[in-house]
Amino acid sequence: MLLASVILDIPTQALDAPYAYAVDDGTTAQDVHWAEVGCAVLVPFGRRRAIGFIVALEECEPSSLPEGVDPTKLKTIDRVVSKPYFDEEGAACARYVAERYVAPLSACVRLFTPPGGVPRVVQGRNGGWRLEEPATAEVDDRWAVLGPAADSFEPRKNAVKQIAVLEALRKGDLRVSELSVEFGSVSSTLKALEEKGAVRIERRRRMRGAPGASGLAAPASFAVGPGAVELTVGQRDALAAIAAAREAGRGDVVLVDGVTGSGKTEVYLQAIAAVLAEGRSAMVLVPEISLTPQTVARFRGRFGDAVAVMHSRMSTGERYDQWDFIRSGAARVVVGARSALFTPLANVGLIVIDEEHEGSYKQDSAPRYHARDVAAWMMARSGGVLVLGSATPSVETLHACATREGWHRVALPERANGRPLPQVHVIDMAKEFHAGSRSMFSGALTRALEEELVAGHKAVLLLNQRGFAKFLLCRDCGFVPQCEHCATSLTFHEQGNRLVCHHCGHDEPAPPTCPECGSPYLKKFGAGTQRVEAELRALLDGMGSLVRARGEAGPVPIIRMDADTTKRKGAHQELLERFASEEAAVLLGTQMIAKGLDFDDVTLVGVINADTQLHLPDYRAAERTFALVEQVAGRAGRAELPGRVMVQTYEAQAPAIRAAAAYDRAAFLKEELPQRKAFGYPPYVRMTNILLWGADAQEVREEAERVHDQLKQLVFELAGDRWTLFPAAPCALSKLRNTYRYHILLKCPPEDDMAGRLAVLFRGRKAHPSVNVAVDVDPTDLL
DNA sequence: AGCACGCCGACT
DNA sequence: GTCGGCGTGCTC
Repeated sequence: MLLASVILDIPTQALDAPYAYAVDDGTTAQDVHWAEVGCAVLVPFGRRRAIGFIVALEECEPSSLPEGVDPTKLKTIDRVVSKPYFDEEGAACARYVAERYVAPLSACVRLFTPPGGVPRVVQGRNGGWRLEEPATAEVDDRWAVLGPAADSFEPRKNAVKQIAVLEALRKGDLRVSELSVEFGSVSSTLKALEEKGAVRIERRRRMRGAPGASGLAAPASFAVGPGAVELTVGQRDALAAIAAAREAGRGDVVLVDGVTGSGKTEVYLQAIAAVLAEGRSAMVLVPEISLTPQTVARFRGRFGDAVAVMHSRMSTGERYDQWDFIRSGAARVVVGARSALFTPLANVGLIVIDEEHEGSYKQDSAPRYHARDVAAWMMARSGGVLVLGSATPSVETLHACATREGWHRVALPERANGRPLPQVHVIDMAKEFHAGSRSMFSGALTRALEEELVAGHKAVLLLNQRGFAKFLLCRDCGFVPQCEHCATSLTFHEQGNRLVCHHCGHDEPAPPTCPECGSPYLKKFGAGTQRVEAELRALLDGMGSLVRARGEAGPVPIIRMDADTTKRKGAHQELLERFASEEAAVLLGTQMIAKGLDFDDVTLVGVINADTQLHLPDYRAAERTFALVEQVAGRAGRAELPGRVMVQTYEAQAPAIRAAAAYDRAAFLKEELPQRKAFGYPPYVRMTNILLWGADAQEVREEAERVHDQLKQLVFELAGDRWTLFPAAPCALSKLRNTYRYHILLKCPPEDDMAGRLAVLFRGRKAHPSVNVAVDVDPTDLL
């Protein structure tokens, strides 16, 4: 008999194990597919029905069922309700993610399900139930096509619409909707033509947001033509390393460690072309924010309609169509965010992770996986290649390249255009302050702005917002308005004079006087982009030489890019296009402008405040600062004009900043690594953070202490004093959206398997009714 | 998650 | 004497 291992689509710890079901031979008329691994199935469960996913199929004798399966209780799958969402490899991947990250198996299986969801069982009041299909599905267009009698049919002379429609269709098939736009209401016309056999109406699948509209067809061959692009030595080395890794077929990792502008994308494109030529397919992961139309265009330009795109800003319908397109086998390259890893792309021989150091590759809800690790596992399984690209690789990846077998690093030290990297000037803001300057723009930055703008060049100014948002502070009593739902101070917004919580969105009018002591001296601290924009405006308008140079053209435009101005769909793109079209202009923005913008005429990049918030429990603060400065520096002087970079900081002596200014990663690591080692941080230890949260502060604390005690016991038994367990403590963000948060940190040597051991405790443990527990393996932040 | 089984207080 | 509270246990 055929036995199916089914993971129920019920997200409960108690049910998070496979259940065995018999599979009937022969499918019923209602089944949409035969039973296969990856299919959603309707199964009897207790006295109700449930949806589950087949993760394994096995032929076995009824007399020798696998252990744990009681033959008297074995039931049969009712119906197969979907096509397969994943294959055996996908099922294995789900198991890997569940184990590696101590995550629920059902949540891991669900990573593979299509956008828009899966069928659900809806319980009726009278004990009945029905199956509900997801709302997102394929959509059809109605097309008008010339029929068999098109040539013989003679419309009457006065049937102008019929004549016009037939005329239009002779040039090619058209959607009924297109005809309606052109000729107004055409339904009766088409009906008449259809009756005469002159026109046929067909339904054809529509691809929402389809690339087909771009007019880019897939090239006949993916091979790179001779002399297409002159490669640098570094690019050739990188391609050679990738080719060697591909031939080795062991799932090797190649880190393409290339300065900004060194042509990493061209390396990816050629590496992909080689994999496609072998008949395999490729995935490209990109951080969500850099998944811009330009990025996609680059890949579509090379691989045409064989490219599928997946990211969160697409509508569910668009993503569903892309997913289905991938499943169909027609897509050969998938470009997308983290979650694209789990799309049904067959025979993947290469995964590229661009901007490998980006934090967004770690998922911040269950399963809390890191795309880099999952991709490495996938390539190790299939004998493909994982390519990691970055100008500022993460410390972990650099460490892995230095210590792990099969991890290779290739340096691309030069820009593809041979231009030198811009010089970086560090400006000590503390000195400026002591010299009497109260402006947020130093003298040096002001002079540089004036020179470049007068010359008709562009500038990019970055406001490092991490912990630098504007807030209110009472000068009399020191009161800072806090969010009533979160343990954070509220951010002051000039627009509408309001206080806003950036965690939960809570919004209230800013009080005119201190709500605590009534003092009128409520001061605004910090600088939001709005305030910087206002100061910058005043600064530029006060520059005599600039005003004279501009003459008729008027003031230099300032384009502000932050969460506020990019909220609208497509706003991001519009702002960048405006910046590009201006002669001289300043682009002012937050982190989002630090990467991916390539403008030839940007000659000055300024960082208003490079400092990171050091009191946050963030062992990566220095690494982030280093990366930020290096990334932003790469934005200047990309073409003919030389660029310069001005970094303003109150920590001018900080090693991360000094090293970044000198483009000296070795110096940074020489400082950073011993610190990590001494204080016990990755890559020298592995960490797991256990998070607990709930509505009642005391309950959360008590449960956290209980879990801590259990862990203490377990850790002692498993590892003696090899592992370090920290006491349960309130999170840095101790209250968020009205929930109270505690955490317990656990560290172990990098070679130990912590996840496997912890699973024993957390899977066996019965859930607390009102306190949630999450295990975060290899956390990227400890807030 | 849902739903039954099971053992103690206020009602037709 | 029953109806019903939600504590514990099970679902292939």
